[in-house]
Amino acid sequence: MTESSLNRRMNKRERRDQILLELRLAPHVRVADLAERLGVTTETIRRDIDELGQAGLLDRSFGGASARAPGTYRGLDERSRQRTDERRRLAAHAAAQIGTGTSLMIDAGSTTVAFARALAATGWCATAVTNSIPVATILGSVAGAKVILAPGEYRNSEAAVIGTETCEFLSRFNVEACYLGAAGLSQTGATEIVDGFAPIKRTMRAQSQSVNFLIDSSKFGQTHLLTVAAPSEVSRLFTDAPPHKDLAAVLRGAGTEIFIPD
Amino acid sequence: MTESSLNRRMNKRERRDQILLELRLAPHVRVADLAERLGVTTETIRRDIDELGQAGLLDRSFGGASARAPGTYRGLDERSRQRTDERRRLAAHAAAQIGTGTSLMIDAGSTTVAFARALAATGWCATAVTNSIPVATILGSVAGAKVILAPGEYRNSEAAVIGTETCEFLSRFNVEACYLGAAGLSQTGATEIVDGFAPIKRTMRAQSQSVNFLIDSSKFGQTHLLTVAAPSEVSRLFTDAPPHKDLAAVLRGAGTEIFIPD
DNA sequence: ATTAAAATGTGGGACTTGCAACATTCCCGT
DNA sequence: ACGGGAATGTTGCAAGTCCCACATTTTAAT
Repeated sequence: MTESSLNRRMNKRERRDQILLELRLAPHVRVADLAERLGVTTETIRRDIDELGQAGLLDRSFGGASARAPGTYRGLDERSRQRTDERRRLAAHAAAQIGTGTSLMIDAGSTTVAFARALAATGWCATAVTNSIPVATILGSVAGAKVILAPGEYRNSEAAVIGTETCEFLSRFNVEACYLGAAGLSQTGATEIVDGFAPIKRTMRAQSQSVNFLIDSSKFGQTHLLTVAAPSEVSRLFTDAPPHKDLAAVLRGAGTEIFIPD
Repeated sequence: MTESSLNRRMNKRERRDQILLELRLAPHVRVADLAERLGVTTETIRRDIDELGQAGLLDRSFGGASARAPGTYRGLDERSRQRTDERRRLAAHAAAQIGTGTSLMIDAGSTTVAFARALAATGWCATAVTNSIPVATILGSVAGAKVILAPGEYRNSEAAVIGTETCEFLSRFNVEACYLGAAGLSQTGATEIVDGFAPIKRTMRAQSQSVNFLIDSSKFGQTHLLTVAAPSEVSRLFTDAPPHKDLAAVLRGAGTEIFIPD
């Protein structure tokens, strides 16, 4: 404590590095504390965390700053962030239809995290296999539930593991249903933008009797680089608004059931 | 927004579960946000996080609450909690001696989490294999580091995965050093109390050229049910105070190096 | 050395939060 | 239905924080 105040003044760069370092050790720091410890005014600290926040390296909050949640994409634009309500509704709708005892695979992504939360709230208990850290921790807190986490290389930006190890491990399990997210849904089918996720989603799909996608309507019509599942490979789609008629026709032709919360 | 306010009011239990759930996803939540989202007054939320904080399930902070630092999950008793300084010092000492490029295995536990934090601060970058979620997330945030997470059944109380899958996976890797914690260190060697962790520690030990234990001095003289490593199997011991002469003699005879920070 | 730009400090008014005392509502057993 | 206790809401005030405009200091280039 005294140590820092005795040291020569830090420059802007050092100070901001220090702030980020503190945030790695504690999930939340206060402006007043930092100001005292670094020997500068609260205004300076405020300006620092302002810019760090704009750079996406932390989250501002009244009186301080908190570490970015693992799993929040670096550039989560405003539109995506405002879709949380839709996601929560469709996730709850999907979770409500799952019987206790159903074994599941769940992949990584903000929609599937919402799904895991909804599932935890229903009192579901059975076995789930996932490659997502948040999904594992959420379902792991449910009494009676068994959560199996896949191995792989840890990706901080997505809070999940990926890689060939992951796929190989997943293919040893056979489950009744999988619940997957996707970056886009078009007549091509479900597509993904993040390299590394697509093989995992494909593997999960292959190991499941029922293939369920959780995709909010803002993703309709988008086609990304990597195909995860053709329309005929999607058993059920949970979303928040009906797809446009072209897409709806394709899905109907492929035998996909569509679920939309009231 | 509308969704929550339209829902029937949650009771106290549900609300607090919800708060804890939110804290799993974001490291920090604000009182005002929670109040609006859960449809109650800020005072109620304040009372909730007050009690949850006293129960040790979260940390209060001005304007909100933050998740407990990772690794402090289970009911950490008072004595252990007050050992954090010692642990941090011995962990930092151990981390300082690791060269960049050294491949590691790290097991789960509060001491090894402290070690991971210290390691992250040194700018180490290489490959680490672990079964601990907090260790993976901490090291995963270091640029250039590669973290491989082992599979297994997720244990919420320890924030780690365990099981035969875990051991089997670990035995496919060969690393230069492993860093392990233990519940006790006596003339019998390092022993563990939590069933399920011992096999993992043994496997990590078997796959490593150098076997390093991080054990604070309060564990000296304790022998628990499961043996992890005999004294001769411990290459190096990092601790915060010299062991008693009987234990010291055994370790010296076994060729164990002992490191104590100044 | 001079000067301009960037960084930081200062002060005041508006806003947010914390806290405590008190009022109200909800819940549960009789 | 009734009563009592727990849970929650309301209010007012003290304290902390934010933000803005402006003053001062530091930094770097000429």
